[in-house]
Amino acid sequence: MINPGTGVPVYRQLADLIRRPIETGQLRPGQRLRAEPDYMHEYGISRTSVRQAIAMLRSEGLITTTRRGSRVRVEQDIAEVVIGTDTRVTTRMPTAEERQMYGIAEGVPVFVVQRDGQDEPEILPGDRTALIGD
Amino acid sequence: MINPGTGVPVYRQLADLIRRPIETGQLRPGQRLRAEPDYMHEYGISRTSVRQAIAMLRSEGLITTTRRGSRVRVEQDIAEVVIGTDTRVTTRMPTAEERQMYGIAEGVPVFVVQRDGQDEPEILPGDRTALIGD
DNA sequence: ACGTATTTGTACGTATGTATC
DNA sequence: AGATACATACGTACAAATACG
Repeated sequence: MINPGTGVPVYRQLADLIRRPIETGQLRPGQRLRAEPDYMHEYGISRTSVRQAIAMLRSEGLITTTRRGSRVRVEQDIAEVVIGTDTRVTTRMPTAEERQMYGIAEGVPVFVVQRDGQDEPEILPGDRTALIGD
Repeated sequence: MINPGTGVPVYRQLADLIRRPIETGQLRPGQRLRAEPDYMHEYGISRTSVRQAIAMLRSEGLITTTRRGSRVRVEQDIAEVVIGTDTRVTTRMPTAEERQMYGIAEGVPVFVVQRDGQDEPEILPGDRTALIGD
């Protein structure tokens, strides 16, 4: 299943193996991935490589990880926000503090909404927001 | 400078130490961070911790890393895109293929622009795009 | 043109801590 | 209490890209 000599790093091969059932819907949102030792033993690879693969998927926003394991990220309810001509929106990754403050998972960006005449931009979680023009 | 027993992980303490001169402007966009061994020796910590700190800053979009070292991410020219009522915009992290295709750095999200009546959404790099309402 | 030094990337191993069930 | 699972952190070794003399 995983071949060390192919030029493709082991951790990437594993990431692709985990990605497949998620993208085909065999592993649905909310469902758990296998535990790190499972992947280690099944493919005969080190924990480092397993964790690197999982970290990659996490920073892509595909999964979330807690002390109880990793799960496919669940879709959130989306609030639609109307954007007028007086408004400029950019996107970026949140700081760790913003993640904490707004309850944002790793791998989820934020909208930065700057309205004319307001000093402070509004920060909107990227997994719970959609923008619509005015 | 770095204290192992404080409850704050070593790699986070280092990330904060690197973040400071960037946020205060002492280390400007395009300028190089020190090499991994420099941080190891200066703070007496392992390469694992140094790399974890740098990976964290990279996935926040604060720095970029090549084989020649890490640098503070440089601002790109920003194209403004007008969003009408017929358009819905979300944001997410790009896949590895999209990063490749559009030349997007790690830690940089994309806008997903879905216009009414069009099947395929448009993908716009988050570091080169701003949205304006109509 | 070539080798050398520098720097990051990949991958292994081990140990201990901590949250959760 | 005990088992499970992830988090942190140390170490080592070799590979690969890049820059430089």
